[in-house]
Formats: sequence, C-alpha cells, structure tokens
Amino acid sequence: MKINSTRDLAATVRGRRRDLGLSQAELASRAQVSREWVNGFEAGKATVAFGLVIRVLDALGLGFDLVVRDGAPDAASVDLDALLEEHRDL
Amino acid sequence: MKINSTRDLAATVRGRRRDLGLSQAELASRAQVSREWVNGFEAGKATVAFGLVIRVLDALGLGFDLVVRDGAPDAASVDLDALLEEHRDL
DNA sequence: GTTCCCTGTGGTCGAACGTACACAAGGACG
DNA sequence: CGTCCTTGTGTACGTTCGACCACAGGGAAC
Repeated sequence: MKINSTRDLAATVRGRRRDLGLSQAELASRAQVSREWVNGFEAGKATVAFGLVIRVLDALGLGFDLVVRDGAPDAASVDLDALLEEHRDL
Repeated sequence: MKINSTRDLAATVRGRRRDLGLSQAELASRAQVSREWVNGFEAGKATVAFGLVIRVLDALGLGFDLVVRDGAPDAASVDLDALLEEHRDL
C-alpha cells in the first residue's frame, strides 16, 4: 500500500488494528504509547513523532518500505530537472 | 529498502539527497522545512514530525510503502496469536 | 593566502507535542 | 434495566519540537 499522507497511513493502521482484533488501548499498550495518541494518530494527525509511528507499526506487524516514486528522476539523470526546478521556485 | 528505524530512513534520505546533488539547504527549501531540521533528521532524530518526513520524501521523489512484516500474523489467523501475546505480557 | 559553500551545533522562543486523567456517547450482553 | 468495553473529546501540565539566528570547522577552488 502506498502512503502519500498521514491519512493513508492512519486508515491502514486502523484497519490493520481491527483485523487483529485489538482495541486502541491494547495497541497503545503494546507500542508503549498512550491510547489518546493512538486515537489522534488514527484520526490522521500529521505531527505525530516518527519514532512512535514506527513503534506502532511494529506492534501491528507492519513496516515501511522506501520506494522511488513513479516518474521520479533517477539519481543519474536528475541534474537537469533539479536545476530547472530550482530556478522555477526562486 | 526496509525501514526499521529512524536511522535507516535518515541514511537513505541522505544518500538520496546527495545522489540528487542537493544540499541540506536546497532540500529544506523544497520541502518547506528548516535546514536545521534536515540536519537533525539525517542525524537520525526519532521525534521528527511524520508530516514533515512525508514532505521531505516527496521532495526527493521518494515514498513510503506499507508492508506486512515477514512472519507477521495474517489478519485472518491472528486471533490465537493475539490472545497468546496478550496473556503473555499481562 | 582568501573566498565561498556546506555542514554541524548552540541558543532563544512560541507553538505543539505526548501523557495522564476524566467524562460522555455508543454498542453488546445478560 | 444495569454493566462493561470502546472510542472520542476535553483539560492541564511538563517537555520538546521546529524555525530562526549566529558561529566555527572543513573542503574546494581560485
């Protein structure tokens, strides 16, 4: 599943948690965070600490994979695009 | 690339940034965060806000994929494991 | 040598975090 | 009916973030 925003992640996490039959409190306990934090996280809060997100995913048996986005410039061919981009927003 | 901690992500991001020929300041500008934040992020800081991480990945043409960890219980078969786990840490 | 850029780090300061506690609404179950 | 659990929301509090400014060390290049 591609994660493009905190809401994507929130929805997926909520689904996964429910699939596992866990309550917010149980997940919170396993991930060593507060139940309120889980609640806010599942609501799509963007400011949650990355480290806590990792812990929660771990508690759910989930993990991140880092991928190059479709259409994203390859490392070797980026110079031109990078320069163009740069002069565009400046 | 599997991301198991903030350091994994930090190292990958730094490599990607360098591959693209961007300085911390340039990346910061593109992702609308401070240069100091990028610096701390690349140093493996665990408390960085998830939303900002997303922005930076976006600026680098990277994205998250959410995957089920190896050996992780499947949604349908989790009930037993979940119950066992539960009674183990309590 | 000097100049320039990148990087790391220190300080300040307002804003927001995350935790703990409490309460209400809702559902399930007997 | 009452009881139990879950979820959402609110408050208060201490902590820490993230932005901003400034500075120093290290390269690269002239």
